[in-house]
Amino acid sequence: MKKTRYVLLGLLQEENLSGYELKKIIDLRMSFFWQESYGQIYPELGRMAEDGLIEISTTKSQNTNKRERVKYKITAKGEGELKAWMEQENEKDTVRSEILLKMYLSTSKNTVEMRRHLIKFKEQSEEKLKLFHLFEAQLKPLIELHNNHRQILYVLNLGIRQTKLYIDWCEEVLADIK
Amino acid sequence: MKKTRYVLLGLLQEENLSGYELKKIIDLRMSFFWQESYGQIYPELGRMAEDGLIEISTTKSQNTNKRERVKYKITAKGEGELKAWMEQENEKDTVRSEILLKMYLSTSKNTVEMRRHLIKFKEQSEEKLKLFHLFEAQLKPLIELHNNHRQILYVLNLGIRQTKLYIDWCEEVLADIK
DNA sequence: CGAATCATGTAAAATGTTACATGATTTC
DNA sequence: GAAATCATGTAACATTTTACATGATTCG
Repeated sequence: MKKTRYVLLGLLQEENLSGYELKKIIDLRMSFFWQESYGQIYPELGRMAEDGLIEISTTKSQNTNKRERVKYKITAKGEGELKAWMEQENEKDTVRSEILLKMYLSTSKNTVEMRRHLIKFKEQSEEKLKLFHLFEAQLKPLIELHNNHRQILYVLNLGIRQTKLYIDWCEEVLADIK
Repeated sequence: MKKTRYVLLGLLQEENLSGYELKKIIDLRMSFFWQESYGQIYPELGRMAEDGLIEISTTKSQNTNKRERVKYKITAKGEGELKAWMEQENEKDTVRSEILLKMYLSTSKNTVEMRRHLIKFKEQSEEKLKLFHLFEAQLKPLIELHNNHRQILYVLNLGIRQTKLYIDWCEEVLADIK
């Protein structure tokens, strides 16, 4: 079952957001465990509005010269839908990792390419780790102010540990296949 | 880009296999980083045979009373295609983890459901860990005999450590949100 | 014999990505 | 004023899952 609407509802719980802002948040903060594309987000927002789960929040900006962006606001019905999903059983995870696939299918003949892939993967993981630490530093001071920051920090904490594991693993494998 | 054919070619490198056997291996041993369904595998095998990447290996079984299964065998052309893919850059990983999505989007109002999800996820991870250890024990003694077992063990090692990380994380979060 | 599992395959539906179009606003 | 980015959206394409059909073989 498609989950796009729950992702959007979940993010709209805390804050009124536009389609573009929703996409940004998903890309920047959730991409290590979830992805959505514009082709999913915009049409789904339309359907959700039709179904009465969200409505357009008229941005009453003081400076009327600013362009009026379409921000969406969750409705009581939307909150109910989100709650119902939270209670449902989870489906199996979907993962597709090309580096692990290549490693699994490689033989001693592919050592040179695999070393290159591992080095790149390690570098990407190091970049990601930096971003996670930054994000963590932003959220930690606010943990008592928002009633979802604790949960986000749990997930972020897993992301950090997982990314560190990947870095360590890359180093070990690189040392081993030298 | 679709990777189905490389998965199949990679597995056929080591051994002649039928579509059914390929699916089994992917499900049992690779599912923590890759998935394929029958709807992908069978038509793809047909196209690969057309393209000359694989061919049907006539099973010369001694006992002719046994049903003749269609096993595929990789060709030189198939090996070339596989090698070319091994050298290519990797695309970004795709991950969709519903437990992490729910955790990220949950608030203090969802504590009861999240505890339930965490307990279940932890149990599933423990089961998976057992299977990984079993598979590892099967492969380790054969590491020198097959020139791909070393690589499979690297991936399996990551799977084991990652699964342990998930279990630890579940315990910590469960203790924290008590 | 009946149930389970082996085994192959396809069609339809669902899901997801990509590329493009369009135009506003900001920044240098 | 040019380039970058903000912002919204869609159509076409690509991928993936699901459900079903069909029949063989194995095991108790």
